[in-house]
Amino acid sequence: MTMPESPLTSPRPVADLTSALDVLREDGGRVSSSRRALLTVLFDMDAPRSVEQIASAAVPPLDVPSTYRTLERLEQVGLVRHVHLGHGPGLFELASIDDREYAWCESCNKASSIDRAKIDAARDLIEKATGHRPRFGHFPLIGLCPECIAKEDAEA
Amino acid sequence: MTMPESPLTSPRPVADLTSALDVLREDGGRVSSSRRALLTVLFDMDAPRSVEQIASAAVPPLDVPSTYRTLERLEQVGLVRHVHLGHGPGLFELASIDDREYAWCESCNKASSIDRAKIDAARDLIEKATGHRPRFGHFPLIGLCPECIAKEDAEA
DNA sequence: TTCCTAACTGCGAGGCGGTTGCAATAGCGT
DNA sequence: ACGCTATTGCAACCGCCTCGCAGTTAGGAA
Repeated sequence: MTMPESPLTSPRPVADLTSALDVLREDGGRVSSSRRALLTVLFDMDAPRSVEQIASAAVPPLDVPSTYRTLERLEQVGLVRHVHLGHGPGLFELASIDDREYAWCESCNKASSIDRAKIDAARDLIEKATGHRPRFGHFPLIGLCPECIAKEDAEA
Repeated sequence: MTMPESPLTSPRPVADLTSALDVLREDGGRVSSSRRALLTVLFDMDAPRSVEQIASAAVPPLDVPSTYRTLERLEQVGLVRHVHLGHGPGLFELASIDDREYAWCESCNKASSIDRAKIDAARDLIEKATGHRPRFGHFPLIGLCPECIAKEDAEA
């Protein structure tokens, strides 16, 4: 995966396991029991998880290196994406129709996903202001969350 | 250093090696030949560099773990800061009066430092739109640079 | 259905970036 | 010049991946 690379793949959201496997096959991939197990875990998650977590949640548990490879494949196909929240391992999740973008607070070290309407508005404004078009899906927006801004302003 | 931690230390820019050493001493630190060598390297750099690079540029070359420790100390004092550009190792540089903030292009994988007025404008926009106050000194603004936006729009 | 072959898997080792423990060295206040 | 303790280098270690390889298996061809 060369984990750090950015997922400039276009998302290929699917509704269920079966259609995910179809997408895989379309792409020339094979549907193994490991891949079925991996995707089952992904469909059961409610938040991005580390490869460690995903591999061990599968039944039977999957090999970690293989899981990296498979997730890379799924990411290339657009079924999966990953985020870097905070400092630990990269976190994977299914690509959804409305891919989340994240913000990370440097003070309280917590992630929050950002409201799409808000982030889209900000993105346009930023592009006008700087010429740069930000994307916070893979690497989050880093700074202070509203609570910590309040805290900091109170101290000052 | 627990590298990933954010440098919430306030910058303490200095003009030359001598005053840097003074700051260190003020803080109760000792001025060793290693530290002198390390700071000399830092003053000679024109862009942020990895610990590897810095340690081996010193004369005589410095031990890498020690260099991490010393840079951590210097960062706490405010003489030094570090940035994460792209995916490699963290990059260190002297804290300057007008600390740079960076933008990173996910497509061409290049960093550019952003004009302060522009980045300040972007920061305000983001805070107004999302309630989150970003800081791009430690982790950059990530997305597409103007050239890659043009390229992408052309393809579409 | 069986066969063949390339795709996939698990396992082990390896790499990079960074951290920790410890004994030896060396600032610097006295 | 002395002694206390910060700082250093070395070596081992850790987390997060990545690679190589030999054994297995999906799934098209015969």
